[in-house]
Amino acid sequence: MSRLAKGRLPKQSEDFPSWYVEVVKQAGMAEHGLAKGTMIIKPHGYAVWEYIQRALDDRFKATGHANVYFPLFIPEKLLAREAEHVEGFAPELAVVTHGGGEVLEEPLVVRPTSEAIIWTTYGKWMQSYRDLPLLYNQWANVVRWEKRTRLFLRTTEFLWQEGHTAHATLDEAQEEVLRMLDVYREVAEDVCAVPVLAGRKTAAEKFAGADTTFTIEGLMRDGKALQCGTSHNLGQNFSKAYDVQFLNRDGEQEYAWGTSWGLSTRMVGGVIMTHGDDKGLRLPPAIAPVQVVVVPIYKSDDERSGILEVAGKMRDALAGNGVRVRLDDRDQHRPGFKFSEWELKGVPIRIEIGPRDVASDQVVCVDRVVGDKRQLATSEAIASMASLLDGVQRALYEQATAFREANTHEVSSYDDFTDGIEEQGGFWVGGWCGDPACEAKVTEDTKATIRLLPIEREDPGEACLVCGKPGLERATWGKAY
RNA sequence: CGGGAUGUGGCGCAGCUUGGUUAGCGCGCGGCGUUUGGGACGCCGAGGUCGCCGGUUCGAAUCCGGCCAUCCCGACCA
Repeated sequence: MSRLAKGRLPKQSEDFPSWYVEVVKQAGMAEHGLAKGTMIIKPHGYAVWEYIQRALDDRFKATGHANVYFPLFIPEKLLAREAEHVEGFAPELAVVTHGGGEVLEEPLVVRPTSEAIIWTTYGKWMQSYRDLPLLYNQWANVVRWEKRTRLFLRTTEFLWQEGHTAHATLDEAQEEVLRMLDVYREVAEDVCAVPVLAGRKTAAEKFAGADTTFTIEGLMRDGKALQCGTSHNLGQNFSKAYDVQFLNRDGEQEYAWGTSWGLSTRMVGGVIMTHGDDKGLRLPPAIAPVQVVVVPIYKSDDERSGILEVAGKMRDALAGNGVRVRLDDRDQHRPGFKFSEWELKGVPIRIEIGPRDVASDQVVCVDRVVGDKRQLATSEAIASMASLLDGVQRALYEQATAFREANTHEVSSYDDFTDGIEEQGGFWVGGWCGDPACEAKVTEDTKATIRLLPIEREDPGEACLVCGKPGLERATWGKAY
């Protein structure tokens, strides 16, 4: 809000970071907490998260998972058992050393993720292959002491779900990993209208403790990539670290095969940066807390009561059809103010009802995505609202997809690549020899990273973009949040 | 961790260089009235230990010292 005219946002194209922060605040999504890097999620932001939660949770249940809850605190020693895991997370742990006014004998770590506590417990829950698979998820908060934080995108404490499963075979585990990756893809694309690429992380980018990490990656409107969700094949790393064995069909003790997968409140940031424009948020109807706002327009008190009555009927009719509708009957604001405010908050469709409309039994209907104003008969507005909302949902997805396609480039020359990614951002696809040194060189030269590789390795059919040796993988590079 | 800022009613800021009596302004908030088809206006009103601690001084938002906290950029980041 500082240095800005009243109620104005910075232009997205001129200062994306400022635009983002101001949209988050002005739209009432979130604000900074008192401790560094923490976030207060406000009603509008939390409601969006709740719709994402519900979409995920329904799919988790439909794929055979149940919810559980594990404790926030983890004995420090427990975390240390998986070497790569502890090394990966050690720098960003919050550790509790005091409790009840006394120094704790053993410090407690505030979970940065729950593999340690869950795998310790899973050992008690399985005896034989008949107990498997264990298919559990938890909705929780986790804490990672990041140096650099941003509302929704990287906060010290964040909300997420973490699925943790144990299987009798590697094949089953791998199937699970890809099944949940696809759930993420579906929720991102069909619910959040955020087109994503699904793929596999390089060794350098994978989760600390996983054999393989899979990811969905979106492309934000500033040309930077956002990792929206990850699904990990843990192999037997955690079962070995926490000694989790079961008796297999052949009567032998075997370490269980694990997966974990998570999607966080970061996704809300992804929605904001994928769809938002200079006027503010544009929320996909599937996750919009308010899908339709009805704004009454009147000049006198006499008009007011009549208009509000008609507007109230419109609200009731839409609500009766299952539409999330709000009648903005605040008398202290004029229509123009309300228009701007609801646009800022990203409401997909606005209905205006004034004296002229009442006289002719129609309403003005304005679409947040295309922005066109049209007059509809009252009955038609009610009857067609579901399809109008579908249209907005589809239009957002199509616009975002078109943006990503326009900003995805096949490249074979290293100079074209480094110049291009510097100037335009976006996804750059080319060959990679598989050598971590080449991967690191790109990051050093451009700050870009390999966002993903195909789920199954593909022959790129061309040389490594960096060193010119035969390509082993088809890599997608990008600068990321 | 490096660099740059900031801390003054709910929010955004000014005042500090050059110390001085009731610490201002805009927005917002409450009341009344006029307004209402793209961010209305008038009048009245409420609201502040000037981040914290100490020092200098007759007197500190202002000068000095220390501390704390947050934000931004970067490095780091499953």
